[in-house]
Amino acid sequence: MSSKQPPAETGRNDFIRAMVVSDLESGKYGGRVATRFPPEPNGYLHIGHAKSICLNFGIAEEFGGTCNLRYDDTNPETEDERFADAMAEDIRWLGYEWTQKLHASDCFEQMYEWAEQMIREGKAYVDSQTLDEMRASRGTVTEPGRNSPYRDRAVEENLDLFRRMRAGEFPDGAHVLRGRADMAHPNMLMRDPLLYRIRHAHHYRTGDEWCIYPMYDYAHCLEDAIEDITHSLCTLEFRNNREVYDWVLDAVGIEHPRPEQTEFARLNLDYTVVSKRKLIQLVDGEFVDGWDDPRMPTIAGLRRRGVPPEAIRTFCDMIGVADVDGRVDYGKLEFAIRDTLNWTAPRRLCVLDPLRVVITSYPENAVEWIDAPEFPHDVGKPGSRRMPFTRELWIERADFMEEPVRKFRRLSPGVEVRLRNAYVVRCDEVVKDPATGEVVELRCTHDPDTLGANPADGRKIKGTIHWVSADHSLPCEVRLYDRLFSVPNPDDVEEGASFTDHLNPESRIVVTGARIEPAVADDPAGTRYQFERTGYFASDPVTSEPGSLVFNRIVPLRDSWAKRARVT
RNA sequence: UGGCCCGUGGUGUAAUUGGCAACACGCCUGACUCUGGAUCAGGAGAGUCCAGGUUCGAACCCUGGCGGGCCAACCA
Repeated sequence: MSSKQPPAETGRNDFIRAMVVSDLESGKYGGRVATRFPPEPNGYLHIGHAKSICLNFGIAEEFGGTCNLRYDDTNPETEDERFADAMAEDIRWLGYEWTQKLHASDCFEQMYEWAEQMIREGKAYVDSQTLDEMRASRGTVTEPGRNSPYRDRAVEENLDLFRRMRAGEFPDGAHVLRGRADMAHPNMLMRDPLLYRIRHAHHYRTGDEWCIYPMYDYAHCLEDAIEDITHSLCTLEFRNNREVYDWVLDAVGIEHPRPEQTEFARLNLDYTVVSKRKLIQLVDGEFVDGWDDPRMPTIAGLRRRGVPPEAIRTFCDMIGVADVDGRVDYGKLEFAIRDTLNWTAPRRLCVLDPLRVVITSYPENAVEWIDAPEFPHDVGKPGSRRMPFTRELWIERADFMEEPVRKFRRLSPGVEVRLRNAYVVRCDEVVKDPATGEVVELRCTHDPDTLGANPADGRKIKGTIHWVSADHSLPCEVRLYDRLFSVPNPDDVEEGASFTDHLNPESRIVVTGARIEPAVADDPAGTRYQFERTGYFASDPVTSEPGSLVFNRIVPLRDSWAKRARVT
């Protein structure tokens, strides 16, 4: 792809879209396509959710359908408005807009009425067993369960009890409402599924209006039905729930055509975790600096790191959708990021580990403002910034070797290199600290005819290095981020170990003495750049300020030199 | 051990539904280059988990194995 346009309409043809197409052709839903993204507002959205968002909103876009944002807020104990708001922000940032924003809690009354209807029709009953009794009578995967002693309560008694549950007459755990399905069903989830539990807890939206709350298996399908969803997409681990989904719909009398559940594989990404539980542990255990730590796989973390939303959507397109579990190369995300940034991020020069260079042939107080293009020729986008060239410069310490290794194309004694966007210089003298022997300064001469031109005598310059003016460059802090974990699958831990044992100790390296060219001073925080030869960076939206600049590394550049060095 | 689901290059997905296994990432060569980036050209890498069967023909259908995932929260 890259220079070409993304595959757009030719690309996406997964089994779900194929199903949508076939439903459209058969007229099953009268030409309607309605999806929804149904997060529980109990944490932050992550890259795995992004896959689901791209799928649901993407399908709606492609087929002229609708996609709702629906909060599955049926568990008051874990949910919070701040999570809900952050989720909405993340979805918008990804570039999607919902048709309607809805809440399961808006439907509590309707769900309650359906529950009473089920009771009246003998399809649900109030069970008064304790949690342990219920667990014991549910059986196991190989043995059938036993009917609850309360299973045959009279309708009137069930109704009375259920109403009193709602009225708050009972403490948590005293009773539950159960569907009368089949305690011997081979699918454990069908053994009289719990429909309602008592929970005297404050709900962030309904307050104390309710003290009974519907369970996922009861609420989710009904929410879908109320919203007139056509394709209810969820991840593979809900496969067994589908039977309950259909059972509940039947029980309350939802007629066809009605929402149908289809499962797809959740995203597993190398070198990170995407389970909410583990993400919470990382935050609470202060292994990271919060939900938006740039190392987190959360949308907020990726955003803070500087990853553009288009890159995440490109990534989701690349990985596709299937019903097979797997895990995706971290490199694929990096590719998607580089591929969008290469065409959008203006170039700057930044020296991470400065080594002083004095151009002895250049006048003492002269300043030359060089016009340097924002993008290289092959990107072909207009624009330029001005770079001050002076007698004293900083270059990258790693770009000099007193005794160069084979194929080293940078600076060494007697060798010429191109200073990016400026002159060709030659290293004449190496100044060392007499005490330590450390190289402290390079004394070079420049070829004054090589600004914007190759040497007139035709000699070839084999390397180009980056630099900044010693006087005009700005000090800055640069945070080099790497993968959060040092193993591809942190979920795979041996007995007694924790996934946090595999945290990469070098996932963040803070460089404090870096110097950057002045043409970033007035940019708003969050601006993305390519620091040439180094990587893609963005100023940190939280901590970077005009006087004290902070840059986050989004992703390094591909580096075939480093790769060669590693191999040989 | 019961039920449900899934096995295609290193990775992620395709294969017009029974017709020469394709695309992307990654990897390797080379060209080009004022980024060891980008771009361009080329290459290696699976015979589709295994064994049978049906068929002129099977990744696709059937049977049996093997391997993996999910399910016994008053979570979602």
